[in-house]
Amino acid sequence: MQTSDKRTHILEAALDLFTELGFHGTSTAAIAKKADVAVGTLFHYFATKEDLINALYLEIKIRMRSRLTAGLDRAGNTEERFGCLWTSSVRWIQEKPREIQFFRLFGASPNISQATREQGMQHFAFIFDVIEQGKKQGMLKDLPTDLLMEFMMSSLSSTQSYFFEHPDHIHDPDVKRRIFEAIWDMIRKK
Amino acid sequence: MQTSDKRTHILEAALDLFTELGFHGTSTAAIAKKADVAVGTLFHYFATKEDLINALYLEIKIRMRSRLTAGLDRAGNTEERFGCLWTSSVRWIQEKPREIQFFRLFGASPNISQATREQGMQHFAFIFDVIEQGKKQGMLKDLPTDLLMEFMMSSLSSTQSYFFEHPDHIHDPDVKRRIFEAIWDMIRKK
Amino acid sequence: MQTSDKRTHILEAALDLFTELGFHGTSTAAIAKKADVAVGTLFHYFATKEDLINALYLEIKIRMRSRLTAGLDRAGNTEERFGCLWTSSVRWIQEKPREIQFFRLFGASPNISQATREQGMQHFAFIFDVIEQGKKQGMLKDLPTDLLMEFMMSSLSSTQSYFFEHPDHIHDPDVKRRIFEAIWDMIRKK
Amino acid sequence: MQTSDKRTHILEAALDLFTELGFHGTSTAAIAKKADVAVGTLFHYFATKEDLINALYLEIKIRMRSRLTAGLDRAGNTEERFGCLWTSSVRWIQEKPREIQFFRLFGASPNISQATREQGMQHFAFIFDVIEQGKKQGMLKDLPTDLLMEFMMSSLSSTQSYFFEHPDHIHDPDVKRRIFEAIWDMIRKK
DNA sequence: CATGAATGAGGTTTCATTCAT
DNA sequence: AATGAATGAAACCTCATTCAT
Repeated sequence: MQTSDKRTHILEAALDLFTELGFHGTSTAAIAKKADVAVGTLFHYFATKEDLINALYLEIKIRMRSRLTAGLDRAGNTEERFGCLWTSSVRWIQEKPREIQFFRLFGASPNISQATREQGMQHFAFIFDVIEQGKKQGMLKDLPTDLLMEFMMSSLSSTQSYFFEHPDHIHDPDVKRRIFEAIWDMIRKK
Repeated sequence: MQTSDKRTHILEAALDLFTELGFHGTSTAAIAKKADVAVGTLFHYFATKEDLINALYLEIKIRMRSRLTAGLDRAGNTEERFGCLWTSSVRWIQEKPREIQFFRLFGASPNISQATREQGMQHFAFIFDVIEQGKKQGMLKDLPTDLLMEFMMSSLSSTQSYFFEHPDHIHDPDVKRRIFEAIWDMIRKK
Repeated sequence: MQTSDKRTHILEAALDLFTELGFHGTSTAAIAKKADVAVGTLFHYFATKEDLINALYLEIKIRMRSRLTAGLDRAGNTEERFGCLWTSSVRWIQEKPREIQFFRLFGASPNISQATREQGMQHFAFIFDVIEQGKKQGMLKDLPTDLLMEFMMSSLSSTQSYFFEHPDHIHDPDVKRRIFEAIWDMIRKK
Repeated sequence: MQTSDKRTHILEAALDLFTELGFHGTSTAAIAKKADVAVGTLFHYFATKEDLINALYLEIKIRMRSRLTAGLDRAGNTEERFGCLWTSSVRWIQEKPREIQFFRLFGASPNISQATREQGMQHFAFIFDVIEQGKKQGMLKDLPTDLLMEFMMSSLSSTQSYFFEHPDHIHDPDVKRRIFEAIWDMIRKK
């Protein structure tokens, strides 16, 4: 096992256990064991258990960002760009359900510091640009940008929750289209 | 202090502390102290800390239900009924922010048992009725009922987040109307 | 249930639970529940849990005494009298195994006070008399009386253990005779 | 203090306290303190308080076995061999009274598991051989082997109890000889 | 006499973190 | 960089006992 592997193994084990058992339900010893690493090693890479979960939070935010931005600049108008974001996030649900569950559990948790939360937010600044542009082009409702942002993010997480509960619907293109249209109806200008 | 008071005091103290510090961040000793009750008394009413949070979850679900259903039958068509629900829940946000925060924190938590979750769901069967009826009357989109439910619930929490950041807007009827319209656009049949 | 019944019910429940789970393994609440009595009632009859087990100890010593002394005065010489004691105690093993187990568990336990132990001893003074008399008549070995007592008591518990493992032998008069002879050989003067 | 020392210190402290105060009368904190070790260390070596007492039980059984077998093969006939066992066990009383007391207290205790008890029994299989040989040589009564085993073991423990209560007699060779003769009379063929 | 809700000290066990190797 | 034995504070929960009814 290479050196930098260990850090990754620890993060991966932590993701598994935190989503399954919660933050305090998971001991650092359990994480170390699952990562096949000594406890001391865990504390070599992360000074604190809190540090570990905060690092994990950012790590997943970054992974999410690179998924969402992939192919985004090839999309033309705002509807297509928002559709691209939405499609990417649905694909994320299929491929990395644990990462979704992680945000469902720790999105509002006091274990994630305010600083981390703000840092995570910065990785999503690009969505503000999409919205501002949409409003300028007259495609989005004339609502405050941060409210539209809220709407977009929360509709993504509704979609995620729904597919999380109904994994069988995830490959039905008709359902997917109708879900997207509903969300789009919420923010588009009529 | 009357006998049944103690149970209520414990639940209230638990609500405060769980929302502030999380489940494991709150000790049973701290709850008992805040409730002005001996630790043993806490365990007299709730066999387990997990039992306590599950009882609390149900308690708040029930409170929420009675708020949401108040005046609901006086509303006419589906738009009015959903408007009534939305207005009630905005009022809930203002009056009982801790209860909202509780669900944000523990809605997906492994500390709430599946059995409790299902029991809690039953108290909201009436919303399913509202949705089903709306779909029959052709006022709501032809989407799965629980997806519409997700949309409604998550749009509520977006609303909360927004009003939390902009408390000055909470009494502006124009903003409120436009927000409601956007949400309504998401679920109404065009 | 009559008043004095409750005391008896409590003692009986305590006997069951103490022998099964040990002194500290048994809670006063559990005893009260098994006795079908309120906790307060238990403490009405026995000021303390220690008081309860001490009372139980004496109670069983007394029951044991009346079993052992039954028919004892009709026996002639020391061998017959010791035989009578041995037969009675084999019958005791069959009929009240929990009482035997109680002494196996608490005979040396620090939960029984020295005072109680001495009081219990007094109920068995008659065995000392049997032994003293046997020594005077030259039928028993010239060993310290309390050693002979030890031998007699421990040979009883060996007998018990053996019959517990081989319940089919318990009604075989030949086996019983040979066991008694061996024990008698130990203490008789040659 | 060396690493393996700590385990031993804990066992030794546990032996002292359990025999003095009983199982539940002794807290793990007290054991750790007496062993000059942190509580966590105790639980590092023994997962459970029950594990600890079971380990202690086996440890003492093993120590007892090596005492009893010492010099056993140099003894000639069965009387000498049994005498050797008896003498060793009397010496054990003088040297390790706490270990004797431990078995007096916990020999029948529900805190010792059946599995542990059986494992402990295996260390005493060699006594069966002594008995079988004695029966073949016509020196022992024609009683079931396991009954003779019971008799031998319980007479050893009677002896121990007696000397435990009368430590002053332990150096009187005359008393010792007469006690041994009595026990030998019980099992020898006449 | 009888009840059982209420108490809070104290018990066992867990676990994040350290540090000598 | 990596290890894992050692730590001890603190957590959850139990339970003997009291007392107002």
